Amino acid sequence: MKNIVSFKEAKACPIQFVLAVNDTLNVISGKWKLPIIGSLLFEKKRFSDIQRTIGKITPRMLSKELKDLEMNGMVKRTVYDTTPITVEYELTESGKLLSDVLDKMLEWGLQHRIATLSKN
Amino acid sequence: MKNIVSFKEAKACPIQFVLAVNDTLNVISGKWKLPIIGSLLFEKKRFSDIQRTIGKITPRMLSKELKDLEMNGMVKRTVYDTTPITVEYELTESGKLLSDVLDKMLEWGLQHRIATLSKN
DNA sequence: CAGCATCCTCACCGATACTG
DNA sequence: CAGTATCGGTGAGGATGCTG
Repeated sequence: MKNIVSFKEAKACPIQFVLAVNDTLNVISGKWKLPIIGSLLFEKKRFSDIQRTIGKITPRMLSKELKDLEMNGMVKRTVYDTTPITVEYELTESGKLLSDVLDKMLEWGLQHRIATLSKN
Repeated sequence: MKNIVSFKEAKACPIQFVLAVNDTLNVISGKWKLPIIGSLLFEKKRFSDIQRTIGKITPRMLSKELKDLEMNGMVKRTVYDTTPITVEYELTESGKLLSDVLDKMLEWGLQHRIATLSKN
């Protein structure tokens, strides 16, 4: 059940479109959002696992970004009452669906690189 | 001729993917890139036309962002030697192809809004 | 018309140290 | 282990005025 919401069909660019796209953009922009989402795309992970797979992120940043992603409904946080406690992070359904968007961005990024290289 | 570059097929998230997606992200992030691209998606425009359709952007910002987009191969700038001079901006082929990405972002943004609203 | 030059502010992010 | 607290730098972006 596809709706008629697309730039190509609209033949114009209403502000609501820009706003909706901007919502998506805000969810994934910033220095660490993408690496974090990437590290969670295929498996749930604990705080320090994410930190390790990403590499040079500080706990302050990781904490902040995860809180952000959780607030935006991208990530689900689960606390296990072990000693010491462990916390698992996983993408929500919406979060997983982001891979569709990322795929398109990947595709465009590669095509654009080729397109601009051929002009030199 | 589709290539096997997609997160879903890869079943993992290589850094090159993150980098390529990041390239795309850099092209469209910032406060004004989206409004500018939106205003050029369906017709070429002059500097002050863009400024007028966007509304509250300062010439300093518009100038800077357009220069940026031009450097990234998103926008073509043409100077006409009238008096006073007029300058036209239009999207390149790559720039126009961005609508595919924006459509996906629009789609996801709308679905995400619905998904999160239903959880309240 | 299509910008450039200056000055200024604030959010983003890093480094480091500490805690339940 | 999973964070919080504090300090400090830097760059994106705004305001205003001027120019070829």
